[in-house]
Amino acid sequence: MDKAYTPKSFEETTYTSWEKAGYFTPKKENGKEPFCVILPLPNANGDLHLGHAMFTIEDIMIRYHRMKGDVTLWQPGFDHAGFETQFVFEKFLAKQGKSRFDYTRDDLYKAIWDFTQANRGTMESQLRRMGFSLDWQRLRFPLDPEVIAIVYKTFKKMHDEGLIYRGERLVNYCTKCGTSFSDLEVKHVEQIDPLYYIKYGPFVLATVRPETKFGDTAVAVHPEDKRYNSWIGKEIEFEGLNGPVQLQVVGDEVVDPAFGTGVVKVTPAHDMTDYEIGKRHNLPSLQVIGFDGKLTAVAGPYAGLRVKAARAKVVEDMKARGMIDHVDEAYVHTVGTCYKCGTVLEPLPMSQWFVKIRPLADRAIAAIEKKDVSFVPQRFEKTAAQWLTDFHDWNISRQIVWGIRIPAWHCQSCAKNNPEKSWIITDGSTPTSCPTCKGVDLVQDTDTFDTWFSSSQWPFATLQANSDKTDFETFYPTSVMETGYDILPWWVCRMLMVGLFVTGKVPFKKVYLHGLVRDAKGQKMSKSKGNVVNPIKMVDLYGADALRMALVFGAAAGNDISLSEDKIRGMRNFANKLWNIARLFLMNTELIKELPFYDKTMDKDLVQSDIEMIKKLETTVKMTTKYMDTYRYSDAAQTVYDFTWHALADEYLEQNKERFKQGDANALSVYRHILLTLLQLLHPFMPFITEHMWGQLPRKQYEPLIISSWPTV
RNA sequence: GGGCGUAUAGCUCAGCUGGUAGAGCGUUUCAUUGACAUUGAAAAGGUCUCAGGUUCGAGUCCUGAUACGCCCACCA
Repeated sequence: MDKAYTPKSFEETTYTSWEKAGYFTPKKENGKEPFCVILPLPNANGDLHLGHAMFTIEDIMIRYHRMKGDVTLWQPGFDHAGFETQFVFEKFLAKQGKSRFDYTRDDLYKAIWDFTQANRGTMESQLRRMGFSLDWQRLRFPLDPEVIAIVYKTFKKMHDEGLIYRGERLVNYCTKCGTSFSDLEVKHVEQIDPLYYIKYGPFVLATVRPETKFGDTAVAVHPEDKRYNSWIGKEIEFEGLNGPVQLQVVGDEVVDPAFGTGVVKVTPAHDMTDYEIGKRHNLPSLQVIGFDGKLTAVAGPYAGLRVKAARAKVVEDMKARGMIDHVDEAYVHTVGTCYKCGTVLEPLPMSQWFVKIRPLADRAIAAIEKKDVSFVPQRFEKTAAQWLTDFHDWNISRQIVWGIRIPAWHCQSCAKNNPEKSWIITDGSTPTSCPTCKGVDLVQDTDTFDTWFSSSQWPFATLQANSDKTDFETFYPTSVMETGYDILPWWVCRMLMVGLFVTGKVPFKKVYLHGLVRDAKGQKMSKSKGNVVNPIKMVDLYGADALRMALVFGAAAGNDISLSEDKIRGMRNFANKLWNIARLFLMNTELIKELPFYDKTMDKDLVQSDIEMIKKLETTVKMTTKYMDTYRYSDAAQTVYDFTWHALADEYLEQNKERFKQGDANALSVYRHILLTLLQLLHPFMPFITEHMWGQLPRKQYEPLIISSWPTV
């Protein structure tokens, strides 16, 4: 062995040798336990960050189970990440002075495809550098034809069972990005705006959005509010900016008599609450704001102005005419913004495809209650159930090109006569004629699915799409879903719902959630703070094993992890310690060639300190195994770390140096036995150094460490 | 307005089903040529946020308080 521990000199070659030998591919044998983890799919384009580096926990599970002899699969995949990727691509286009509008639909799709293909290698090689033992032969992508077919089948099944509906509803729409979002994608931010108290005939009412007044179709008060309830059912009349206005007064429970003046203008087309009021009272809806973010013809002379400019102009004109009672300049409230570009989202009426959530969510809640799926740490059971209780219907239409196009066709002739039946849903095949009217003028929906609609099917979709057709049967439900707690609602809950719906079974039996990786001071890492740690740079400096160990050491499930370069360096020092433990052993070049292998029968010839060491090793094996089986990887790592450095190196080796020097075969046998066992215990955590050292030591098991059997007592 | 979490050594954090406090990093002193200065030996350093309660016994369970953090939410 080299004098110095230089991870760079063997990490990549070690990985290649594993991969070439096919050790990442499960060897299916009857009677053996399956163990399967689905990789939380990273975006196909983009660099590896510490969140991805946390997949280390999955690799630990996988390597442990592989060594235990289970039929083990870690299923890789990348996400096309529809909106995210299109957003990145548009920025890339903007740099060249172009925009998506310079392309036809097909050309844009192809351009993004090429863009993604050009970048995807980065992530793949970086995951390899971390040592992740993913079965690359099974790599999947949501836009693979096999996966698309499955996604279509799911959509059709949902539709056939009445869980899909198309509805004109208010959606969260970003006028800059040009697409709608699901509720989860809305980022609420607090902001300060003026609250205008406007005169509406006999009333004064408060609003932050005077520019939407042209879309008012009623005024609402609380039914019990004595100040106003005699007006309910009557009409008010007053002079508006664009002439006389007549509005009916409705009574609705949602109106808070204590807020503002207790009177609300109702604008069903531009406010979620108003939309609901409108539905309850059959109010018409007038769209004042268009999808381009400008006022529509409904606003009369204000048409064509952007929202912000329109608000200023409307306020100015109202002031001039004495229509404003007063203004509260510092009103604090929250608005929904686009999580990507920060633009204030407009609730706009739009026809979209929705998934009815209640039946799906209720089933998922039942699965949690029945313990068909359980969580580590357990408290997330409650969180998940809470989320599943709160979900609204899921808008799965996106007005973007980069994604799976929705398999729905609109019959143009039915649209005129029979709007109810004008949509044709298929399993992906193009319909030739309308089943209702036999018409042939069919136009496919231009929208694509929300990315999460396909990712929610990932566990069964990957396994079913794989070329080994027994994968689904062998591995589903998968063993563990390991991911960050931040995507519990986005991904974990949705996989549960959709997995249960399609397969009748939970997609995974266990959910292990890790925390966010933070900096040395426990602060969130961000580019602006300049405290972002680049994992690949750390791998270059200290080796992948050190980074992996640093991420696991002292990290409890579900809690945030604080990572510093000091900590990584500390773990590199541990690797170096391990390295030197082997070097000390190997100094006895001649003797160890003929050295007998330790077994229990040797105990009678051993001295007390040898016996004690063997006992300590056995305890370590037991403890580590117990911790591995109970998902306590930090405890497992600390147990082996402590034994290696303090019990073995500091005590046993220091005290027995003389015996080794004198060629005490018993002592050396014990030494080797302990060392080899340690390499096995440490392998899931530090795969590279352990495999490399294993290869340098004379041993009984000749197969590589990665497929050696986990030690038992 | 709801939900969840955290308060343990200078710093960052472990401590599972209750039994006389642990790790990594940092600090101090000393040592060191069969491995390793990416080292070893020793040491300093904690009334486990506070107040009650359960218990023979609580950092660990219960109640309350205080502080901080995160997530969610259609009060215009």
